[in-house]
Amino acid sequence: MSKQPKYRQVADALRREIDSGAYGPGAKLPSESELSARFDASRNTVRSGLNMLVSEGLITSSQGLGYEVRKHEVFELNASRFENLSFPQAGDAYSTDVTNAGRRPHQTFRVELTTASDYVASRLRVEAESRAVLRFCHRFVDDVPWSTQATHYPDWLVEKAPRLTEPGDIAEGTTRYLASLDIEQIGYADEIATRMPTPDEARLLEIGAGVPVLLWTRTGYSSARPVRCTITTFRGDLNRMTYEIGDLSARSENDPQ
Amino acid sequence: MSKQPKYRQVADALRREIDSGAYGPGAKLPSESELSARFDASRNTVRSGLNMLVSEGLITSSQGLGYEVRKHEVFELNASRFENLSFPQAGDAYSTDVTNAGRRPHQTFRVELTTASDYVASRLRVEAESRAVLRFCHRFVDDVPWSTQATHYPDWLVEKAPRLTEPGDIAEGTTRYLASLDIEQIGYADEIATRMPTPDEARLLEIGAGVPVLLWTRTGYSSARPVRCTITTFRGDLNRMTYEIGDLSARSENDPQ
DNA sequence: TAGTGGTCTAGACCACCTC
DNA sequence: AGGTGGTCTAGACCACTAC
Repeated sequence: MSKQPKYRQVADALRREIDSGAYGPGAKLPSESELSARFDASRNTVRSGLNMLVSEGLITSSQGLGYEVRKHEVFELNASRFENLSFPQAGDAYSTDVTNAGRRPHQTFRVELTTASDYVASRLRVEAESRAVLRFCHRFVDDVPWSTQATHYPDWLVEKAPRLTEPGDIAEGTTRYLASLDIEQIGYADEIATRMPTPDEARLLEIGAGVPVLLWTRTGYSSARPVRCTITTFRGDLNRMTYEIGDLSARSENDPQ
Repeated sequence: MSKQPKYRQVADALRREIDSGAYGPGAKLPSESELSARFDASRNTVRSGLNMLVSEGLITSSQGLGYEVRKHEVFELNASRFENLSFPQAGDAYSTDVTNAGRRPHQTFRVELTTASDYVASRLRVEAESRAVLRFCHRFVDDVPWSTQATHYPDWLVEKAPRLTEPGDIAEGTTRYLASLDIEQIGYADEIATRMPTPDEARLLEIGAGVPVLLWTRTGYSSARPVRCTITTFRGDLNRMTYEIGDLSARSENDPQ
């Protein structure tokens, strides 16, 4: 057991006290100067320790107010059922889910004509830099930024489905609109990754330090080829995803979830 | 556009240079004293800026060496096929996947008799604190810590399948062993979340600052009830998960993935 | 106005790596 | 030995929030 630096001792002590419940969710921590006296350390050293906990996502700080233990509450997205045509959902699948959870959804919407990045192009199986329509959605729950969703449609599809370039929302949902044109999505390839947010993402999602993002890429396939690529960026502290595989009839009887 | 603090200017400038490719993956950054001169800032201020980039997972630092741009390489786990009995895999599904990727897998293994946490108990649908067998696996790829996997089996199952308490590996795989006893897993409920690692996780996975973990919980169901709950903790910078839903025959023709 | 955290400095000493 | 980052201090001033 080697001797820990003082700022780590501060972080470890406070982390223990938070884990043990001495400071519950939402509780206010002692001020920097109080901690400075308690640990016989300079204010800067105490700040280093507090900074560790901020980076771990355990506490937040705000100027003039102090440090607080972070509250957690998560929203669960069932990716197996989401956008699935055999589970009937009127209109936007996301709003339905949120409303069902007793929360108030809200979103801003934007349509752009762009070129496909390497990442998107390889998934849509089109050439990089080729033209694409981007439908971008910024989603809130009870006015808290929740996720951003960027769906890319290849050029060839837009010719068949001109309403994709309409600036407003498509009432029945884009998936249903495309299905009505005989472009049915019968398969999804999902990819899930995580990392720390870029400064842009941190701004859009109002993410504080110490909160990672959850990245979900869904490529929708028709019987012939990929028709869209949706990249959703979730706040990692507020969201969880679920998938169902195979026969789960044993679960539906009385499910504690 | 409000004036940014100096340490942010340092971070932003360096981030731009890294994004633009001026410092590629693995490249060494200028030393703190050089940056201090370049930005006309004290060493501590430069350190604050560099610290931001470390927390974002963009660079690493090591004593006596300097700062380096982080290299990324990811291993992809196909969760739809993983452990799926209809895709025949001899023995351990994980080792097979890694070996197929041309990498060298290695793992340490441990069996414990424990009690089920609230989280596990609610998924196995047993009482909290009831007895359970934990089979714990610490996985490496080319000697780099990659993930930990903790599988919990309920008490009632262990009575039917005594080999679950054997300290060593089960050659044919536990899923196949259970299937041979007519305890077949016909459904999986997967949950995926992300957060910053606890200090314990950071130690086991040798995670540096700025790298989140990807948490994957799989509960396996027989036709009657849940039989196991597996919690996998991945290093977020090295792993990605994928799922396949529905008909993806259009993808298999010539897949760029 | 008083107390909180946010920024910044200058300097000290230590631990680690390379030569 | 010399350069690198790691830790720590004491003190200054600013910006925000509460009362």
